[in-house]
Amino acid sequence: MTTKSKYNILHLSTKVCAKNKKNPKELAITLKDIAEKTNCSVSTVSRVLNNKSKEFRISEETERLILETARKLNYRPNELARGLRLKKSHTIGLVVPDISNPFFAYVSHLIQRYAYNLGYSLVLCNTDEDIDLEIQQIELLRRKGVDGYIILPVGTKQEHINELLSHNKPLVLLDRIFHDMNTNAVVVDNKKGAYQAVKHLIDNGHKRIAIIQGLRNTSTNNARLAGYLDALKDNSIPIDERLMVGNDFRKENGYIETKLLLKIDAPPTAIFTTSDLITLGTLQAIAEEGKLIPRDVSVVAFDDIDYAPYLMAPLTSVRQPRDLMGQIAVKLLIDDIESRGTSKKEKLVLDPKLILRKSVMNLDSHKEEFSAIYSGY
Amino acid sequence: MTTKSKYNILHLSTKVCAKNKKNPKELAITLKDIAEKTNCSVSTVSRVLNNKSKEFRISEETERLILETARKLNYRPNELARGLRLKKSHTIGLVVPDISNPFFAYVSHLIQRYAYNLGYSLVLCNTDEDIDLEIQQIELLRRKGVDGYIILPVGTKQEHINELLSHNKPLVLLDRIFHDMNTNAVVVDNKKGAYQAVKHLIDNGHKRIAIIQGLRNTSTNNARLAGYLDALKDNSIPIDERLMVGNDFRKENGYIETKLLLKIDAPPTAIFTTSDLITLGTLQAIAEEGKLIPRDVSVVAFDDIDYAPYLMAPLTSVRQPRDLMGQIAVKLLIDDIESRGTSKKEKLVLDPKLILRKSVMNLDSHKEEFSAIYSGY
DNA sequence: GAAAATAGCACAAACGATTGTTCGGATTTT
DNA sequence: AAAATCCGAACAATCGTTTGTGCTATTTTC
Repeated sequence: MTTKSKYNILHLSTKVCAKNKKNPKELAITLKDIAEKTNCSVSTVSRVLNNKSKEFRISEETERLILETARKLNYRPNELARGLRLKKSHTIGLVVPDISNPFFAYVSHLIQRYAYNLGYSLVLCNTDEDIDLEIQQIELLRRKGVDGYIILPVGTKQEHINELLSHNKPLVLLDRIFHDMNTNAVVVDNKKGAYQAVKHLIDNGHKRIAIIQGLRNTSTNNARLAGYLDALKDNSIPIDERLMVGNDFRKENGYIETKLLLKIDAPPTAIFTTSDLITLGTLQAIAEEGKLIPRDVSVVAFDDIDYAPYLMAPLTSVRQPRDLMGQIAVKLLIDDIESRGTSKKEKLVLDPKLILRKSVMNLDSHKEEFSAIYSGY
Repeated sequence: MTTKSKYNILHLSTKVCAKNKKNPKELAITLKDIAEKTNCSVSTVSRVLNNKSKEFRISEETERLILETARKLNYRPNELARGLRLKKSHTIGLVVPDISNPFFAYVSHLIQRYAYNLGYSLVLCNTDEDIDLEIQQIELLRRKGVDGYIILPVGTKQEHINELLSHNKPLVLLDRIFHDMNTNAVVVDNKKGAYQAVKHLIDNGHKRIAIIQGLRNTSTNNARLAGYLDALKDNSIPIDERLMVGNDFRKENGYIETKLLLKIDAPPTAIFTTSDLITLGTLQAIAEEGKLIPRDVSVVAFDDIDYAPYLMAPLTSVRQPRDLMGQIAVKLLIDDIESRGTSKKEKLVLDPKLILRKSVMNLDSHKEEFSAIYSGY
């Protein structure tokens, strides 16, 4: 046994050497190597390593020998070859606007974890809210043969996504949605969330309420705007176009628009910011103007990020069920992948929740709202 | 011309139909399809599509026909097949502890963007600071045939990374490092950063300074701890073991350790938190105890995240050159990949910078430090 | 004791690309 | 008119797997 083992090791290193001679860089162990070493055919080796010994009546002796050799050579299947053959890459493409946005980062983390647990890797693409980049990256993912897509679309075009659908590619839309598209989707009820936020401001006596919008004509923005408008309408508050500003989900947008809002004739007493990054800009602008939240201006935000409770003013904001969203997205997608189209398309709309903190002042009582601080934590 | 075009279109759709008959799910266009359609051989088609018409003297006529047909059929190269043949996947593996950590998220975003611009996609892996997960995921990346790795290692084991190196895999270590490993690496000078932070506290009259550490025995933590100790030593401040707490980079760690710190006999007047997430927990704990920053306790943080200026107390913190780090990491890696080992291994240590805000109180003058607020913005 | 069954495995064709070599014929050269 | 040249492309091997089929002993069956 000892001598045999020794012999094997010697033989092994000779072999590796030979490989390295041909190409000093690397050269991985393949089925063929194992086959040659065990005097079996490649097919037998493959079947053994795929646990099909019984099915193809491979003798236990052969099986042991092959398994042993594979282990000793440190065999590592080539997933590219496997993917080519099986038309399956065990990879899903994740397309997000911007992974450095904490909301997306959080959801991405969840997605990666769930996907990994189910045997899938993630190829990450940022679109930077650029629709052309989105189109390009999806094209690339397609060439790479990903098994499915989780897309948080920019939202300004949708033909490329329809293209995927028409080719029966498993796909889940997340966070943002196209209403007329028959696909899996997971979103929060943005309209409801916005309504709650604005209603809360109204209940606290605010009448001049500004909204800083994100990218126009995206489903998210449309819905949040609709919630804002509905809340005003239901409470007979006139709509003032000058208070409906913004067109980008980023920080700079929040900063600039807030600066401008604070300078108009009758400035708003409250601002509804439609994303966490916008909120950051808003906070910066308010601080720069020497004003305090909520004393001088109240703020309700969308996206309840981890930092919300610890900001200058603990933020009252609309929380999305982030954990659920990621988990459901992966589940829908993988069901879709593994059932190859037989699964029904599901459109899930989750409920948002308004988290009360200390960024809203009650104008009627001239006191800050009372709220359980850190209620979410 | 018109009729010919029409004919082509009809012919085309028939073809697609035929494909769909065989397998209703999908079936992509391949070189073979183009070859059949143009009555050329697969090799000719391949060469034309790879811009090698001149080199292999393919007639302009044939070239045009093939290009046209490829466009019309919407040909999309199969990167799996190409990767198998060329032994190159144009993919790099990014291994981070936790993408939902804003620092990592930011760096990841940069990495993805640079990599994409250079023609590489990113496979994202979270290790959740679990060394076994890290080992598993790197193993998986290897099977997937990624061309290189950018790794922010957990840091508690390194054999698996040595394994990669010994097989000549292109690799860049980021943020965390193994000192005795001959590899590309990009890190910030953690010791220097920590020293600056603690020195700043000392300069403001603090003597009881706590450090909340991250994961022990990681290069990052060791260096930050060393900086802390050096600063104390250089200023003849005795070391108190009870003030050196913590063992995890996460929020919960910051929360718990701060709670405990505030309850000991002679509580610290200042806390140096070694990561942004730890800081969050610290803020929460301080708020819960009804204390104010910097009045009751001063805080200096590591990792200058986007939110730092807008927190309850605008944070004085050590900023890492995030943009540089991402950019350099990608450049080093891709140089390594494309030169296949001939490029020298570089170990880059970047300078941190202490950003002064308002979370430190000057104990001597009993006034808050003066600092340009939002100086970093 | 011959036919049939079974055990144990090998052969070879895919998957979709790339690439070194070959090959047929038109043109030019000798 | 034969040989050489060159043009334009086809052939076939290859990358590492998976998998349908085929083949040869040995064993079972009647």
